[in-house]
Amino acid sequence: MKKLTYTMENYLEAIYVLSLEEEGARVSDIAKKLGVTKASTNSAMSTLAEKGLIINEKYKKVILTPAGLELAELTSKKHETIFKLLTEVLKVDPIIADQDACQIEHVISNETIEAIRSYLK
Amino acid sequence: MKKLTYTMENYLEAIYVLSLEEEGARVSDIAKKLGVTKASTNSAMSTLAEKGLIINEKYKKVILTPAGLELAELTSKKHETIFKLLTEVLKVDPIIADQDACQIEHVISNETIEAIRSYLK
DNA sequence: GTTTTATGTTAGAAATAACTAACTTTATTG
DNA sequence: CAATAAAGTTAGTTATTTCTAACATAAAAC
Repeated sequence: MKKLTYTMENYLEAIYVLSLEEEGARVSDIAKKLGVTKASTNSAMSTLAEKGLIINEKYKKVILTPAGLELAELTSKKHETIFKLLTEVLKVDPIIADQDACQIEHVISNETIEAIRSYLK
Repeated sequence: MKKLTYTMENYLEAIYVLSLEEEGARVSDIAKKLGVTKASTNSAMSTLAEKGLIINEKYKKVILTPAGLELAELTSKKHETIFKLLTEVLKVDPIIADQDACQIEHVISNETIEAIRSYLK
């Protein structure tokens, strides 16, 4: 599977986080979380559905497929790894660290993520 | 001045690095450094020139303006800081570290950059 | 149960950034 | 200095991502 764009990874992660509280995620909530319009979100949902990462039935909640869940979890774990490095090693303020992790997780290589994990052990 | 896009920040940084060796940077070298075509680079040069960050005379080398130099130096220093953390502390392969630094430098907060600098001392 | 509000969808437009291909100018070299 | 190679430019296309505005459907409130 071709690598997701930064944008699509963000949408997927938003769906994942929103789905932790209840089954599926609403277009409005995803849009609000990411600070974009519902129209943009809808367009993104089509893209993610085409890639088989979500199930997107009209007027229904967006649901992650197993493949989508797996990818979203990977991103989420990256986030945690980066967050730990920033807070525990570099002593960055947790609020700032969380914001930074949210950006860095989309651009960092697997090699570097693995290096951080080794270092943290 | 409106914040530069990641892409433009990258072009500016490439010009800066190439200008360290000789006066100005060539379109071909910028293109090669960033892995894009000369056409794409040319288009980007127009954008940077419009913003007053470079001087871009036809068929001549690209030169940073004082404003462009200042911005590029800021980005470059961030890059160096991140690169050091990745290679010296986390033992990431230098080639990977450089690629990652090139992405992270555009999204990382000043707070975290300062935290890394403190840590490296 | 109709009306109102919230939510979801679609179409069309704009901005960004990349590409290929054709062409022009400058530099190199024989 | 003419021929060739390298570098730079331009035009046109494609993909991504966003937006606004208009419209459709679902949920809520009265």
